[in-house]
Amino acid sequence: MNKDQRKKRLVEIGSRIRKARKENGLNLHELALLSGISAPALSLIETGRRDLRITTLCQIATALRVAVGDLLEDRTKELSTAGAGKDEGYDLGDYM
Amino acid sequence: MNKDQRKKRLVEIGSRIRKARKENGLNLHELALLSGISAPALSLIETGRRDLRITTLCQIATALRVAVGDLLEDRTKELSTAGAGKDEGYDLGDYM
DNA sequence: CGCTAATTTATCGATTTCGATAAAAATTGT
DNA sequence: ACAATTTTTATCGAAATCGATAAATTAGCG
Repeated sequence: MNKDQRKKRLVEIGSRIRKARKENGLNLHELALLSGISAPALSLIETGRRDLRITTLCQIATALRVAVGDLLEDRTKELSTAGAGKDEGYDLGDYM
Repeated sequence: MNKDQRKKRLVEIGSRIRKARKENGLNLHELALLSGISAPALSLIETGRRDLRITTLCQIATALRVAVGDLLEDRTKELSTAGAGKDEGYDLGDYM
């Protein structure tokens, strides 16, 4: 989980939020009222330039009437992907 | 999405993290090394007293090899619950 | 009970989120 | 082209996250 991957995640989450908002026919101002998150903050979030807190994400999800998980990751496929190689054990090597 | 509900969510998320950590036989120090989140911060998170950022949650999920969504909500049941009453329209009444 | 590991709590400082507000830029419709 | 709406950007201040560190508390075990 490096910096680039995190940024990418934020961008993805942001576009999912924007998509859901559009589908509900809301503008930023309206979503701001419904969620309690200001429009400028929402703008930063939707464009993936803010690392929002999870309760903020929950507020947005609630306002948009979607599950939080739906904003976090693509759920068109499977249920619980988990990571690859669940059975390989941890390597704390360099730290011990 | 009021304050109490948010707090409750943080507690739930925290216990899911702790559960996953225990299942992997890791202590806070080890998870700290793997995730890059300090042990004191992890302690606050697991006890639901810190409103962590989503990238932090992602780091933890990656380190624990679980999907982020698995830490956010109960996924033993269905795929994408969304909210109840997806068809009722929004009431911006008092704001307009 | 003692000993050790694990967790919690407390400070501190740097960085970041977030609301509020206003202004600028982009989008949309007429 | 013009006006209105929507989105973006910037600035400010308050509050919160987070790492680092150290101390205190708790757990577990012989």
